[in-house]
Amino acid sequence: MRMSKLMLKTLREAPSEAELESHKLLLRAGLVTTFAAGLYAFTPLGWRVIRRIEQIIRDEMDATGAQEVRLPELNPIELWEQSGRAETMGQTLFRLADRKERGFVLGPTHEEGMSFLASRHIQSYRDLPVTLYQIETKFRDEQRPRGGLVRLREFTMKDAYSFDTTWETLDASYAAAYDAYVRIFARAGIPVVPVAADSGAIGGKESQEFIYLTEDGEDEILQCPGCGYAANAEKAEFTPPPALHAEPLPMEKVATPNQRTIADLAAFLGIEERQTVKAVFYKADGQPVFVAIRGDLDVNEVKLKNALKAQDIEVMDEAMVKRLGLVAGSASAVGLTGMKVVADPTAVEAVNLAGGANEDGFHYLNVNHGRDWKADLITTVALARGGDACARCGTPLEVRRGMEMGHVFKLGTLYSESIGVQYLDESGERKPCVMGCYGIGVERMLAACIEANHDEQGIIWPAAVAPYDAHVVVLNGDQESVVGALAELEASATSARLALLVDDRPDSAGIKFKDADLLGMPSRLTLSPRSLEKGGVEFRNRRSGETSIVPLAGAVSAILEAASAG
RNA sequence: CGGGGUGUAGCUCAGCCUGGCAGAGCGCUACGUUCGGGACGUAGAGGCCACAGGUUCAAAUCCUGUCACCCCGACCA
Repeated sequence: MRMSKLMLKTLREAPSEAELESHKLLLRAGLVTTFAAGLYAFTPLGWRVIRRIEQIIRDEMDATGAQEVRLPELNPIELWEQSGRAETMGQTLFRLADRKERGFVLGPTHEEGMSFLASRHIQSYRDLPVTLYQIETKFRDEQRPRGGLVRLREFTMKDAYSFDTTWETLDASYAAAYDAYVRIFARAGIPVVPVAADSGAIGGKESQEFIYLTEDGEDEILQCPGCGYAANAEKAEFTPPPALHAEPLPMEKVATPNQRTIADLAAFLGIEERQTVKAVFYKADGQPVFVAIRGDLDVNEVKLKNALKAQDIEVMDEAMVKRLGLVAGSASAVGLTGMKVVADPTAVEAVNLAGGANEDGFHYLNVNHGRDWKADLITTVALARGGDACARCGTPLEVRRGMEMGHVFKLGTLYSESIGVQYLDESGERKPCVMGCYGIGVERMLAACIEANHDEQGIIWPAAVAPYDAHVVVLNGDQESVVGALAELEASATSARLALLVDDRPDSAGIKFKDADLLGMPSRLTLSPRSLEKGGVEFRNRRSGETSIVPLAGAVSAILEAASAG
């Protein structure tokens, strides 16, 4: 490709809308054009990178035996009503109607669609297992798109779905997808760590996310430096600090003027925070829920939501608190009626805790579960934080942030039951398929790839995703010796199936070198009368900066060598 | 949806406080000189100062409202 013909405009300065390094470089290198928040166009150069990333994904999925298909992006809303997600996905779903007022959704993901497709083709256990995938646009009305390509409203997802007869064979399908993911991210030059995850709104059991660790990520990860355990904060298990042991004492009411927070209360009473019990009020699917947890801990809302089997959970609004007569700052489950009480085991096991007296300015001392109050549900809802002890080995957990690149999980029969993906087993019995689900965000991979591969000058593409294999800077391109050498170089590249980006513009050398650094092809070849005098082209490795003169005939092998080195 | 910030040329920004001709650098066009790390000269083109309303003799500037974009949070594969 000749740069004189390429529709590309690089920018010396990044537009002020960009904050993330990848976003700045995407705009400066002219790979994308902003349409609106979370909506981007790809330019010819940017689109080549997307296609290369997709091809890596396709290669590795195909290698596992997965089969590529194509679903409509416009889904009849009935499918979503069948699964219940027309309701539970809420406003994230883009909805529309046709001229006859039939309802549709723009697919935000395709469990329903893929299940429907499978249901039309799977009849017998002999048809299983099978894994289907597609690389297709998803639409989500996100509350806040962000970070350039990190969170989009319209984006490309590779979504794969496995259909098995049993949970045991699902393990193999899941493992195959997992292994493919490890290879995909490695090939694309994105370092990832697999972490245990919550399976979220889609439902399901075992689940892992592939996270690119970066301070700019939106996910919080807890990692154990001792045993390697890593989990999303919403899923992370830990061992809370032990409670103090004591013999139960009689409950006693004390005045605690203006002591509303746990920290205030503990300081006022001269005790540790773990000797108090904290009350938090939630609204779960509209119903009030009272959560009791030891004062030194916080509530993990995802764990709470799962424990309650709720679709939606939020902190109780003030109006509801007032209506129910709850005394914020002095609340406890002692004498509480009229709502469900959920207790973390820490609040149940500890004795002689200080807790609210349900009267402004008063607390009880020596509150004990079983004697003074009783939980309707005792379940772990404590949030893991940095420094908490790893549940497996006791080492303090470390907090990291990261970007979710991919997600694999064991779905089970949720969708095969609601959409009706069934097979006849050996004994002629009709059963739902056991499903797995595996997603990768393509644009987000591009963003992470740039985050992980750049310097102050610009992008440094891993060879496997670079839009062109090499960038040829032509200087004094009107001189005959250069014209001839360029033709030779292009011919040898073509026969070796290498794609060259040739800067044949009449600009100054400085501009061309700056653009070559910004655009980040792994190899740069400078072709000029001077280089020819020295015996060929000047070869420069973008990543290492190493420079050498190679003869024209050796240019292709130099490019290949640099590519194989990564 | 809550909190914070920003909207002036294609990009980065000044001007706004204290109302009075619409500005700079980069980029773009033409010509000339340069020609291995964002060169130089000359001449140009390019603006509904986000939008709407108000105050005023006069509004980019003051007031009110709306919208868009960015960041944090909530939420979300």
